[in-house]
Amino acid sequence: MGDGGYELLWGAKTRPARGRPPALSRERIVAEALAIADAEGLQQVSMKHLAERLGSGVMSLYRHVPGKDELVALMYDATMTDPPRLPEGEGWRAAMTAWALAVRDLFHAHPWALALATANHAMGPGEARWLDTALGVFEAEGLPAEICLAAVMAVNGYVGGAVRPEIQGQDDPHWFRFLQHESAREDYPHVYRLVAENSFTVPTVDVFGFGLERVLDGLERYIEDHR
Amino acid sequence: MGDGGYELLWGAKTRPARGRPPALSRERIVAEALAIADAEGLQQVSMKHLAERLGSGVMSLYRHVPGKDELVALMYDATMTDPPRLPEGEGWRAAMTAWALAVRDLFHAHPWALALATANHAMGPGEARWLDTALGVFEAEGLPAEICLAAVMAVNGYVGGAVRPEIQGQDDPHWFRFLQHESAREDYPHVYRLVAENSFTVPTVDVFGFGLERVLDGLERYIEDHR
DNA sequence: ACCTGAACACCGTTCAAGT
DNA sequence: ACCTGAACACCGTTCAAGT
Repeated sequence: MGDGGYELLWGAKTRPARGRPPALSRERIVAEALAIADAEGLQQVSMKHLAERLGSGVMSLYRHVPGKDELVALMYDATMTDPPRLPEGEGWRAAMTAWALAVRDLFHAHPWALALATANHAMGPGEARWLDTALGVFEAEGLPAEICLAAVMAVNGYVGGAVRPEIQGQDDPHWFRFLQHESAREDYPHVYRLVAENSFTVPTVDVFGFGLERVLDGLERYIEDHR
Repeated sequence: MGDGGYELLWGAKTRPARGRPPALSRERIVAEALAIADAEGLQQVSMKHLAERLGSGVMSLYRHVPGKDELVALMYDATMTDPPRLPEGEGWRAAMTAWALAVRDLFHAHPWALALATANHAMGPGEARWLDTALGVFEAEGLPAEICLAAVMAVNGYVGGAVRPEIQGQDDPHWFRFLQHESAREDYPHVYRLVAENSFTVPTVDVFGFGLERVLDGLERYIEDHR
């Protein structure tokens, strides 16, 4: 996909409903692929497996989608079809908190999408709407556009990075297993202390929330200073 | 890899140098794979291609590495063999700024590693040392261990997320191409304004730095309040 | 015992044969 | 013209044949 799937993401969606609707459609293919990824992981989304689920031949898929890469791009954008609902009239901070949590929910619902978020891709209509929503929050504060973008990037960047350990922590007991090594105590003294205090295995702090509050605090200070 | 490559990452590294050193070694395999990934992308790292580069048979690789997944885990950790050098005696903020920029440099040098950072994996010795370095910065401020972890996660999370558009922006002119659409102005008014002001195509703000300063501001406020 | 080629079970996709 | 099976060029890995 030379254009990063751009044409496909933004092209005409549906043809006029004339005659019998075809058994296969791009919407149905993407929806089924998304269901497979959610349930079995992205790696299980093969053209063959997908075709079986849809009760069609493998090659029939290529009638509606140019290739695997473009399908994945469509899947990714499809996770963001519903724009987040933000509280209105409660200020930018409440709105951005809701936005950040919505992004987090998104990655929890579709863990496979997190790796894609870091991959090269054209922006689809879904992602564009999510971005636009967040930009609007800061623009309402009267900030210049480029500062709005930087602010959104700060929040979005934080969320994307902070969600990772949450997702993988669930089924990965090996994360800190290296501390059982003899040399661990001297090689990684600070990590060792962290675990020794048992504060990692039984976290008493909402790590995600703590970081988010710091990011928002930092933005708040900037906004107040530049009002 | 049932243990996420843990045993391999932390197992004995080298056997005693007796007799002629074998032509192939895990270190050499990982180093060559890393070179391929840096130059041609992670997708070009196939066992066959890698074997050709090393002048060996494909199956010979499996003498030193259990499989592809474990190889990738070793490659990822190999990007972090050199722990970052942080300024000492200039306070936590200077140190964490250096740490954050070092992480950013890492992903710029190995763009393929960014997607892996979001994937499930066991922590290797390299990543552990980087984490330990950052934890030490906050521990020196006398913060409880769990707060230190949350603070590092905030910075690391931000960097990981904010680096993404930097990396992909270079060779992706399609990112905002959707704005050429007729309906874009009303569908995405805030994004439209952003581009209309030309502030995106010719950014006058260091987006990465701006966000980082906000995150550090937020942490600074917390640290001062809890001193 | 050590090493490694041939064979296997996949993968996405091309292409031409079918209707 | 539309659809799709067989064939192709890959992929990682098993297994047994080689030394």
